[in-house]
Amino acid sequence: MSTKRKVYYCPVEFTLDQIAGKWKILIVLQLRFGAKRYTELIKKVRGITPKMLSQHLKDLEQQGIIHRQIFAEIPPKVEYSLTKEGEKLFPIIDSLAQWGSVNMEKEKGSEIV
Amino acid sequence: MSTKRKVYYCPVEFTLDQIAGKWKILIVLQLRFGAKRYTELIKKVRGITPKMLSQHLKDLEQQGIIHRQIFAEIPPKVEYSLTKEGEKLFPIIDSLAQWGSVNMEKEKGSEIV
DNA sequence: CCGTATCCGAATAGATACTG
DNA sequence: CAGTATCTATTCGGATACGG
Repeated sequence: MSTKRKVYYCPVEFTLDQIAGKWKILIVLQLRFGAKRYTELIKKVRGITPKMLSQHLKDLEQQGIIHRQIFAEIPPKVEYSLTKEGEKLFPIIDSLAQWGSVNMEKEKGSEIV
Repeated sequence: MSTKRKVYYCPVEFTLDQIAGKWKILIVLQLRFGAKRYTELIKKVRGITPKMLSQHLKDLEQQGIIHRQIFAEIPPKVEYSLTKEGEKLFPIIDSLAQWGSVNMEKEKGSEIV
């Protein structure tokens, strides 16, 4: 659970704890372009396994970052979307993307396996 | 080692891989306010152990984010500072801090252990 | 003072198979 | 379709001791 209470000495530390790991931000990134279903996310968030996706979707929902909507249909349909809270992560994503674009360039020339 | 090569499908993923974990950003955060010595960092980066600090300082140096300067003195003196590359992480840190300040407030009222 | 080495347990991540 | 269950692999992290 990500509901452990602890003392945070600074806001940066707090945020890191909230969004740590390689998946949460990538999930939010995908949802930025509109609500998505579980299976869509599995495809779009490359490399994620069902287990990791479930786990992080649950966490993110509890944190109030995403919203989970169930449609009572056959076949079942569940859509995930960002809350207002979640949208506030955009600046973080943008800064990560910005830095990444610049520094990925630098790695051109090194081999990619 | 953090030198494994892999394919990155997007800049955000690349960045996350570079700065993942709870320590790297916190170390950079401290160095933002000026060069610091090993022992100072141990004190300022609350909770970090010698092992983790060494490990991440080494990583960060290899990534070109920090600079390690050795002074030939007795007693030995080593100072760590940010490179130009490292300073480019400021926008990320700022956005993390911004989000954190806002959301830490919301947790007032919940108990802190 | 500035680290490194080793050991070990805990936590995380991942592959894969299976279910309502 | 939307997940869980299970099992294993990998990494993280802390304690402690030691070296230049």
